[in-house]
Amino acid sequence: RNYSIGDVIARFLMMKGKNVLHPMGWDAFGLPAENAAIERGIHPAKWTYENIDYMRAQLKRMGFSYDWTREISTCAPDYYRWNQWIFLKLYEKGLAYKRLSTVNWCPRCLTVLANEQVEAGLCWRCDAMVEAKELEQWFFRITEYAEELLDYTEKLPGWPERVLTMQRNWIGKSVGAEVDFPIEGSKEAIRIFTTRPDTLYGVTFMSLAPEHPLVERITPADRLSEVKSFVEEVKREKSRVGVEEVDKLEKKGVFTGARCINPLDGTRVPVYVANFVLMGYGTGAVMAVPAHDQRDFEFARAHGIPVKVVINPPGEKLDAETMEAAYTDEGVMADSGPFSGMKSSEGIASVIGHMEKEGLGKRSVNYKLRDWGISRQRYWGCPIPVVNCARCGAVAVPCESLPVILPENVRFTGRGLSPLESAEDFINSECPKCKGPARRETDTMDTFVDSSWYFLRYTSPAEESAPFDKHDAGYWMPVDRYIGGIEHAVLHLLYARFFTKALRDLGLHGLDEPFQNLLTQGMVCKETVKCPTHGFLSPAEVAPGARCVHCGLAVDVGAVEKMSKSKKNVVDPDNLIEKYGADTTRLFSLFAAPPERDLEYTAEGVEGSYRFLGRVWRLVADNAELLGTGPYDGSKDAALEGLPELKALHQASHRTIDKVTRDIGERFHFNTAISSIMELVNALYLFRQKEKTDDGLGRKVFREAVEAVVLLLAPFAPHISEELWRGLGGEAPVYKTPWPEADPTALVAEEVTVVVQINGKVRSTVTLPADSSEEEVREVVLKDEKVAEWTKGRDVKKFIYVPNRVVNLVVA
RNA sequence: GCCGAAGUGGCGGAACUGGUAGACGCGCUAGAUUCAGGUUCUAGUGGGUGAGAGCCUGUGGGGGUUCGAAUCCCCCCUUCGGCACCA
Repeated sequence: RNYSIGDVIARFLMMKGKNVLHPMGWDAFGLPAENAAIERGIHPAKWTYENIDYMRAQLKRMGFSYDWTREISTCAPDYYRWNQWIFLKLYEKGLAYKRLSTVNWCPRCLTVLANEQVEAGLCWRCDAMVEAKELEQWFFRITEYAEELLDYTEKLPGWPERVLTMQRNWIGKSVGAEVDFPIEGSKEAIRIFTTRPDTLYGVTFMSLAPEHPLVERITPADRLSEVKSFVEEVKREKSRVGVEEVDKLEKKGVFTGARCINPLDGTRVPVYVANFVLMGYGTGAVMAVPAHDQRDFEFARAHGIPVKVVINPPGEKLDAETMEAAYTDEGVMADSGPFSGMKSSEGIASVIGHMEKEGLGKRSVNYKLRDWGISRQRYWGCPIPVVNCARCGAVAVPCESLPVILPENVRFTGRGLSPLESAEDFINSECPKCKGPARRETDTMDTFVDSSWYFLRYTSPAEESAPFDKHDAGYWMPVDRYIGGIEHAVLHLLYARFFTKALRDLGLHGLDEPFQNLLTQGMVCKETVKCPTHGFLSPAEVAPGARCVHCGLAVDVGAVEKMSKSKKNVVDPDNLIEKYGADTTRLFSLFAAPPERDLEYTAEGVEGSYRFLGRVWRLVADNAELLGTGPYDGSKDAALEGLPELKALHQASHRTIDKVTRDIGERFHFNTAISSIMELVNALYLFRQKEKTDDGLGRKVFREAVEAVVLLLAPFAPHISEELWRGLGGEAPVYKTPWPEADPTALVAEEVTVVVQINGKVRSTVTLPADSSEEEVREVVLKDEKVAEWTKGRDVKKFIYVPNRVVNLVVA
């Protein structure tokens, strides 16, 4: 479906005379190939290249118009060497760096797990409890571009709103202030971030994340064991349930024994460690204002901490003792020193200004966006071009030495850090700096790196001196139409945007954004069939009478769900192509729903598309003798005057051309484009039956319409169109034939049907010459029998005329 | 909880900027073709009522704006998607 959508656009634009770059390539590194190696003993390279061959053959059978001379594979050294080259350039600019970070570790398999391999906190293969393990890992500094990535979400009108919203949420910008709370009896201070500086006078306690580095340092000796055991308890909970379920945990905390000072008014407040404070956001410390934050409120009530009201709703006064929930809206500041009486919305800026003047704090911006961890302890990926030298540390491989080739002779045991650990020749290396012995980095890159710039490579896939040719990239880019699933709304599309900007700043091209227009197509779904004892069944496992072939029990026809192997509701295009041909397969996937919606596969729907193509075929095959003459040339004479049926067909042809052109080119609503072609075909069948087409003019008008059908259908069903086009005497391949143009004079109707409403209800219609004046319309309408009946004995108070469309009479 | 998208016949879905709701397809019902079934061709098909022309009603629910609302505004309900202790 994805590729059928793209092919319609490509073929349409080719026929419109555009120079179209319609490429195909393989994002071929990644975990599935490695799992196949572990489970089935096939080398990932072999497995991958076999799959590529299979899929390439299938795409060719579907008749997609790819430029195969531009085919690329991300797992080929001549592609991934440029991944490595880009990595080195980012490293030079400080946009790639290394630091300690946690990975998922299975203590039984002794291996690192990808997030997708952790199911509810357990190893997907052995169900052991996954642990956190600290490793040195490489990161890309995407946060450097947070502001620009956010700004440009306002400058992408060709993107769906929901995708932009998801990206904005992901970047998660919030504006506020950073404030230091000095710790009593210590030189240290707790730095907090807050979006509500207007509530600073209401702080009654402080909470730290369990991982906060100050926790152990500020806790007095007599409380240390209690605090430590709390921290351990929280860490255990997090590893058990997985991050996504942390919010369901009860809010818990423990007093450290330390106190800190509110720099604004000098109050002493107790410092707690709390399980709901995240080390990964802000500073890992939160100033707690129970009166105006619900979370803090609940915690304060549970721990007997005072509540201090500093914002009152307009015209009201809250009571700290009796209030039952935090007041989080705007209001009037109270009990806030010089700011009392000020509107809270104005207080935010005022308090920040005051703190900056006094050196107590400053304006600050926070993002939820994290830097992008790209290290994977995996084999089937692009090697990170770095060696680790005992003397010099991590040293970049010089650009001239690229590519660092992924070795083939490794063992796949499913254990240990990475299969690359077993490749001695690969690991043992020399430090480029000191020439001493060094150990090659065994981590490979996240496959999202591979897919973050491939679209640029398509513009010059054979370039050997750079990732891509600057001139070619300038000619083709940005991508006019990018088509993909909604699952890429954040990660892939954000990484690709980041790469585009980073490569721009490296001077490789002059582009701000990679994708001008984005089409997110829906999923293909199909009903599932379930047996009470044998689970999901494929259609072949269902016996007549809706019974399971294995046990004979009645099956349950379940919900319509995304096609997936595990649910056994997948339809292989190969089988459809064999039974119905590629054109039917394509047509069905384009007709049954607009591209962005989910599509339900039904056998009946496929039959419908097949039937339609048969109808088109017979239209030409059964009327060969009528189609022998050339088409009607309507622009030169008025030969159709007085022949309403011929004229109607001529106009229908041009209206269809106009509609289909706009539906494909402007709206990407292929389902309605196809339905318009169907309407024209239906009209031709009726015309053929009712009209004498054996006179010269009739034949010409008939032929004109048939030619339109064949050409308009070409982007959707290229094979049958090609065949029919040849049959009609067309010479060039149909995809090189100019797209038909609607004759504007044929689009203009001479007569229009005007709807007559009385008090807003349709009561009659009148047929009039187009563009009649209001006076002319009024005259005809008032003479209309039905109108006369409805207005008899009543006053026409108002006469509204919308030209060529509707008349509304208000009568009383 | 927050953000986003969407609710239209038996089903998938049309309806461009507010102007004949249900195009097109599936399914169903008739008729023609056929020994018969399938295929193919033709006609009909939102609901109610009526012999009929027609009339009433109808786009998740309630209110509003308007000569006129599937479309715009407010409130509510449902479904889907994303994010989620974000300080």
